[in-house]
Amino acid sequence: MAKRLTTKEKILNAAEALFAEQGFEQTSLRQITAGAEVNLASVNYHFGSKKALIQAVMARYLEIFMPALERELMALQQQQQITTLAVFDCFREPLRELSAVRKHGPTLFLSLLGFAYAEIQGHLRRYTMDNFGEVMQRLMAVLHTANPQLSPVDMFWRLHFVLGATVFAQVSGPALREIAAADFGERVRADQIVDKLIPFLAGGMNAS
Amino acid sequence: MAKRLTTKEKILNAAEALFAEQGFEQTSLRQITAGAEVNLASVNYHFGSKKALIQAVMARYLEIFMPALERELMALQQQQQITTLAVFDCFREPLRELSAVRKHGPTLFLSLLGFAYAEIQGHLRRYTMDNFGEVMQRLMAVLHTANPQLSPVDMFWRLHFVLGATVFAQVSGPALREIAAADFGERVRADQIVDKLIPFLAGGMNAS
DNA sequence: TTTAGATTAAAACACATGTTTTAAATGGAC
DNA sequence: GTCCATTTAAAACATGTGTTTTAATCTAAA
Repeated sequence: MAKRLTTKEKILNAAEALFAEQGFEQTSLRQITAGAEVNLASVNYHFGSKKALIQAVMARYLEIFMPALERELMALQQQQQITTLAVFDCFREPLRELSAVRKHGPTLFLSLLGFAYAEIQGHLRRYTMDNFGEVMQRLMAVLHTANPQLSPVDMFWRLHFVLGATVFAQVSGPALREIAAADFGERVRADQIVDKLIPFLAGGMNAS
Repeated sequence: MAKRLTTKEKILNAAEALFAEQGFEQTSLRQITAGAEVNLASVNYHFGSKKALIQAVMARYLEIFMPALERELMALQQQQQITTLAVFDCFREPLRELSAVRKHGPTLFLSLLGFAYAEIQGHLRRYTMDNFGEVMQRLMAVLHTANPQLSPVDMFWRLHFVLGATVFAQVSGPALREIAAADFGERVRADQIVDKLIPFLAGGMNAS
């Protein structure tokens, strides 16, 4: 099968790979068009601007991930007992489903999300909040159920610490995996970082 | 008193303020020299390059912070019982001492460190490891004493999660403080973020 | 086949960056 | 006061960026 890719798709694929590796600002349109083997101007023709391209790259994943996450959270809300760990586990399946859009979708998506928050703080945060505010609210609500002893403002802070650890783990992921392999002889697959991360996050969230 | 500042100092002061606010790459030499009320070329005259200026800005703090941290860690190693929380508390006093070099030294330093890791990953990590490798090793050793049940490689990962949460908290600090004030009516001073952070980090480190 | 619109190609544009160069000014040492 | 090295000033330089323009090409309907 393997139907020939359109220019637009070629750009999206090349862009997301470079973005996930180097970040958004560090990646130039010339790198992208070279990787995609298309003309430089076609980016602005098809997407209008670099910023719009970035959003298009993110949208491909967010449109799948966010509804899936909401689904998981709603299912969890039906449960009697809700633990912090269970809340974070809600992220596993939605991440897994991103494999459908692309081979290494889960890893790519997390890296992109990491750079998005690290670099253009306002830009994407607003985009995310605007389009998926309900999911975020539901996440906060579920976390509050799991941790009723935590004041809303304290949970707000901890949730962002969680975000920070996640983001950083993904962005630095490749380098850290290399060091871990060299110094400890442990080869960790990219998607296994999440397994190490989630207990840590839950522990931090539960801290007194 | 207030002796007149030399050009070199004016550049350093203006640079660190802008770096801490916007990051390194986002800050241009023209912004810096304008803020310092100094000629553009003087940066390259006094420091050689932008990269060297960045290192000079960091060095002013690292040269104070790292020995102080080592001192605290050594003192802790004398203790009988070593908890994870106690390890992280070792960072408090060295941070506080940075007030000597500059008014808001602690906050500035943490922001700078955050951007340093977020942006030019290799560059500063190598610089830090080269010059202060022993302190890092001691930190790892102390943390292992506090958490003997954790394998070295798992601790390696968690330590970097810790770093990520810290870095992110500092870089996004201003924005988050604003949101917290608007949504929860809680005004948090910049230096108080550390108070919220440390329990979270210890909790994550201790997680089973 | 022809033709009109969509797409691609190539070049140029406008701008911002770090750096270098060249000249002027400054400030102690003699 | 003179002179020389240090420092500052102003301009130019080289390069990389996102974007726009203009022309060529392709594609699909008439």
